[in-house]
Amino acid sequence: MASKGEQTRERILEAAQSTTLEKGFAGMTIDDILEATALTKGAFFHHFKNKADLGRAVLERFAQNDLDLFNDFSDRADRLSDDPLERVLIFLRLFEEYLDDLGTPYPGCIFASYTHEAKQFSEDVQDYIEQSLDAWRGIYEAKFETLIEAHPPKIEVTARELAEMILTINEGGFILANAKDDATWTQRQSREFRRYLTLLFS
Amino acid sequence: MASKGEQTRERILEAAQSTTLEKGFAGMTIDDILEATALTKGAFFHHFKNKADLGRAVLERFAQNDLDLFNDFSDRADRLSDDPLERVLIFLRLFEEYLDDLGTPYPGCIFASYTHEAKQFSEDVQDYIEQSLDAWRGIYEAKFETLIEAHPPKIEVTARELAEMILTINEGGFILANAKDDATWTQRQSREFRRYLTLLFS
DNA sequence: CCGGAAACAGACTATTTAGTATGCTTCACA
DNA sequence: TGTGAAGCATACTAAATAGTCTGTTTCCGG
Repeated sequence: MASKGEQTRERILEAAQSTTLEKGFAGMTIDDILEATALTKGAFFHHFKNKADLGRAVLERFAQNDLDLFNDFSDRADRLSDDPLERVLIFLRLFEEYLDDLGTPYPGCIFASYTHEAKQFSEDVQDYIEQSLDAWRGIYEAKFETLIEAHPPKIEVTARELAEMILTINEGGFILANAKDDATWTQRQSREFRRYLTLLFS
Repeated sequence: MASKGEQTRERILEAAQSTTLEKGFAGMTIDDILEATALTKGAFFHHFKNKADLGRAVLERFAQNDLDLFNDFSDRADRLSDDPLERVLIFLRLFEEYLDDLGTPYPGCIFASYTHEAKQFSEDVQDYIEQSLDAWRGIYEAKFETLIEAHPPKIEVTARELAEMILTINEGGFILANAKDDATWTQRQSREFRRYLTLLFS
């Protein structure tokens, strides 16, 4: 079981993440977090050196959680089918299913949020985001590589291009879902991408 | 010719927009703008009631400029071809061409930026963003409607779905372009979307 | 059960930042 | 050419906000 301190730290991180997604990092004050967690200054600065330290921790936590999630989807998809095309399609559907179950408040992507105020962060934070996005892309790319080998696509297309495309669609989807207050937006776009794949590979 | 005051106001708006895209709205201070424009408090508050007023003005200016740009691309595309498919493809290429010529600092979308700190803004600002996005989508959607009527797609797809898809790809493209510091990202994704259309309608 | 460290509370400080008050300068035009 | 308004400068105020300091409570191993 996590110690008391680790639990509070986690509560702070959770509050910080959701507040960041609503107000941006610069727009989030430490008092916002204290209010959300019913803690005090002393508690906060016991766990984090300063606000930048918190920002970094939120980022790393988000990256790790998301990577775990995607690896899980990937494993499950690979267990559910042997066909490379089906594996990709199931992987995408698992992600859509996950989004369906989330409900409000609709989530967002910390990478995108931080990128929209990139000048607030140090170089290494931006590098970390780049690397995380590369890792994300890598998972997709590997799937598309085996897919392209197994099923020749109708027109010439690389695994990397497809990986970047679904990444783009997901990031864009989160924005539009929030902007239009329409929780189904991202899923719909993911489905549209599946159509494209079906057209390409069948 | 624009009066002196109008020129200053425009300079402030321009500085505010680019600063917002780099640091977010909350992360941008009025002093940032004064430094960028070599103006003073007195000048700023002569033109804008407060910071929220500035935010609103930046938004409206961005929306108007972008709408003008898109309508221009649309008109030019319609003059360059009679075929509905070609018109859409040319329209997309004109946008890609425009992005190519922009150079650094790579631009972004104020709609997306504001959405990432939506809680900072009043209800009507969010409504305005929604409406602007709808207007954007409308331009695309109209093109896809005539396209679908003229060329039956390989699989069933609505004009609205395609319009939402390119919107998503563009928004996502801007984020990834900035996150990965790769100015070609958005164009590459737009090209990928053109492939999809070609596959669908030819 | 005790001693020290981890965990937390709350008052306080320094700085940043939006916004104001007042006055000076430039410009259109009667 | 004078006059009022638009345009702008600068010193100032009040509030917000990150971070500190000191002290108290809780926990946990010896």
